[in-house]
Amino acid sequence: MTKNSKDLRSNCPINFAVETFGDKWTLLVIRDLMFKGKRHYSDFLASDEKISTNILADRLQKLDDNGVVTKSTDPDNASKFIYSLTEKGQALLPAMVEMTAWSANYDSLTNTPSEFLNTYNANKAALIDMFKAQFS
Amino acid sequence: MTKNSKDLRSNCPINFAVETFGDKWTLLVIRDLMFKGKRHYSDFLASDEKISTNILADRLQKLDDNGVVTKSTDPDNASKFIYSLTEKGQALLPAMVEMTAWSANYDSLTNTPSEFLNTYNANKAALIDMFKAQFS
DNA sequence: CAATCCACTTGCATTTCACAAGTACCTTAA
DNA sequence: TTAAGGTACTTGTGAAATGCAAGTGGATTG
Repeated sequence: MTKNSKDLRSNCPINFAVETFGDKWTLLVIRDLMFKGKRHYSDFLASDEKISTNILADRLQKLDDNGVVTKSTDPDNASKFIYSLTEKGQALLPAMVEMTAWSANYDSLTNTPSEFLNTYNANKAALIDMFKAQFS
Repeated sequence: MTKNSKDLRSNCPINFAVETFGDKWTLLVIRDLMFKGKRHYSDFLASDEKISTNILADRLQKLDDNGVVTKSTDPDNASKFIYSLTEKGQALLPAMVEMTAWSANYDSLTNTPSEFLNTYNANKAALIDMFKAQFS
C-alpha cells in the first residue's frame, strides 16, 4: 500500500481531516511544532499532556507518512532528529487558529494569551501572517 | 463530577478542542448537523462512514454533556428525537470551514464542491455568513 | 392489536492505548 | 578507549475503546 492508495472511509473533506489528525494526540504534536518551536523527540515528550513514548513514535511516523511532518538528522548531533512541519503541515495554521479561538471562547480555564484573542478579533489575517513568518 | 469540573490534561486551548472532538467520529456528527441538515439518530447512522450505533449514542451523549449539541423531542413524532447544534456547536463553523479547505487542497480524492473553494478563496467571510444563515 | 419504526443497550471479540521497562546507537568525559 | 549518560525509540502487558450483531422497550401505523 502506497501513500496514495490508502482506503479512506469516504471522500468527505472533514473525514480526510479526521483520518489525518482525529485522535487524542496528533493535534498536540502539531501544536508543539507550530506554536512552541519544538523540534526534538524529547521536547514533545515533555509537554504538559504527558504523551507516552510509543504513542509519540507512532504519531510522528504517521504524520511523516501523511506528509505533514518531515524528519531529518540534527547537524549538531547525529543521535538527534529534527522534526518539522511540511508546507502541508503549515497549511493547518488557519484551522489551528480557529480551534484556539473557539476554545478560548468556550473553555473558562483556557490559557490562551489575551494578545492572541485581541489580534484575532481585530485582524485575523494579520494573526495568521504573524505565525506564518515564524515558519521561515 | 459536574460539567465544569472535568479534569483536562492541560489548559491549552488546542487540548480543549482535542478533548471535545479529538476522535474518529465526533467531527463527522458535527459535520452532518452543520452541513447536511441531519437531525435524527437514524440520519447519522446512514452516513457514508458507517458509524456503529453504540458509538453514535455515546458521541451524541458526550456532545450533549459538553454543550455542543442539544436533544429535544420531535413535535411530529414522540418516538423521535431532534439533535441540533447549540451556539457553542455552531461556533465551530470557522474551524470546520478551514479544515474543509485544507483537505480540499491536500486530498486529491476529496469531493468538496468547487463552489465552496471558489467562495472560500474569494470571500471567506461571505462563506461563513452563508452557512451561518442556515442555522437560523 | 399486531407489525413496524425508532432510539438506543448489551455482549463479545478485536483493536488500540497507556504505562513501565528495555534496547541500540551516539556523544562526552576520564 | 572505554565507561557513563543522552537520545530515540521498541517491546510487553493489562486496560480501555471500538466494531459488529443481536436484543429491548416505547411509539406509531395499518
